[in-house]
Amino acid sequence: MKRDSRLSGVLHVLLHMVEQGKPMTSEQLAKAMQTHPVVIRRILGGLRDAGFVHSEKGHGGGWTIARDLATITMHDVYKAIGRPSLMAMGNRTEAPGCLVEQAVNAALDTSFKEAEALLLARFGEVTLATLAADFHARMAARSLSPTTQEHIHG
Amino acid sequence: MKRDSRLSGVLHVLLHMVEQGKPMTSEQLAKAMQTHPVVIRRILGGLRDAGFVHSEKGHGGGWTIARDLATITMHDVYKAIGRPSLMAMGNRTEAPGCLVEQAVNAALDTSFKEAEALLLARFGEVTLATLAADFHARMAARSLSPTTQEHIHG
DNA sequence: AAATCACGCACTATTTAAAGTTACATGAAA
DNA sequence: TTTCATGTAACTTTAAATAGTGCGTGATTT
Repeated sequence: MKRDSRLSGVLHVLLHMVEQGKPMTSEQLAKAMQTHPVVIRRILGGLRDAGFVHSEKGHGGGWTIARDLATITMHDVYKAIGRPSLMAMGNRTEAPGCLVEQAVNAALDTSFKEAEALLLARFGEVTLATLAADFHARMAARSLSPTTQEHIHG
Repeated sequence: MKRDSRLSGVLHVLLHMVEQGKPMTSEQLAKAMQTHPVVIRRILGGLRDAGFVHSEKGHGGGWTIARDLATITMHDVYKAIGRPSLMAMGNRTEAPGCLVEQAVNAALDTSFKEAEALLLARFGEVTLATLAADFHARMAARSLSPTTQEHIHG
């Protein structure tokens, strides 16, 4: 399959929304992300259900952040998009009748579970506020005011 | 993409080779793994280059383990099959000009790298001997002698 | 020497899940 | 009532892994 970039994508979209300060349409976000508006709606749909963003139809509508950035962690976002699998590897067969495979699966699963736990713990330590702060630091390092629009793609 | 099961597969094949004690052909191994002989040759090719297994052509040929099981870790096997990517997720764009994306990528990469390091460290702690011992323990728990062929699939 | 066995490799097909796209319904604002 | 924007379902495309085909090469057996 393709490499899953939904988490990366949704975080990116959220930060662009934050920087904008006012509602952004799927089309605007899609342009910034160089993708399709429907992809944006799909990916933000989960966040809306989780209460992290709000969407409004019609004129002047679009997407806005619905909560304080400091209260949303990368782990929250990960859960909101449906907890996609983290590990690229899996077992050849689940529920194997073969004892050899059971032994192999057990060893691999133990390692994978530990790595996943660590990953999710790290995700839980980073909030959208953290990411926004990092972005602003990068802006400053580039000697541009955070109010300019130079961070928008294209 | 499909879920990568090469590591799981090759470990499985190796343990079956160990249990057999004499050379096994790609066809025999493929039958046990319910896959195609060419897949077996492909996956074992990397291990041969790394010196972990030996292959012989012609009558009585096939695959054998070339080293003491205790000297081969899951990490070694992982390296031998070409260090396939461990994380199912990636960044939407590598080398992003967008500072927002840079901030997001940096945060994700840090977490991914830590998780990968942990995973590889765990892989390095498990040898083929460990796995074989676990298999024999499972055999005993099932009250079968390890010399029977009941662990072979089908 | 000939037949057979088994790996080696290049090439093609299939599969799986994400990403992209199209089409249309719904609902809000001008 | 027209226009804008989301909501959703269905379909197409794409990336990466596995599966499969065909033929060449070398070793063993007879």
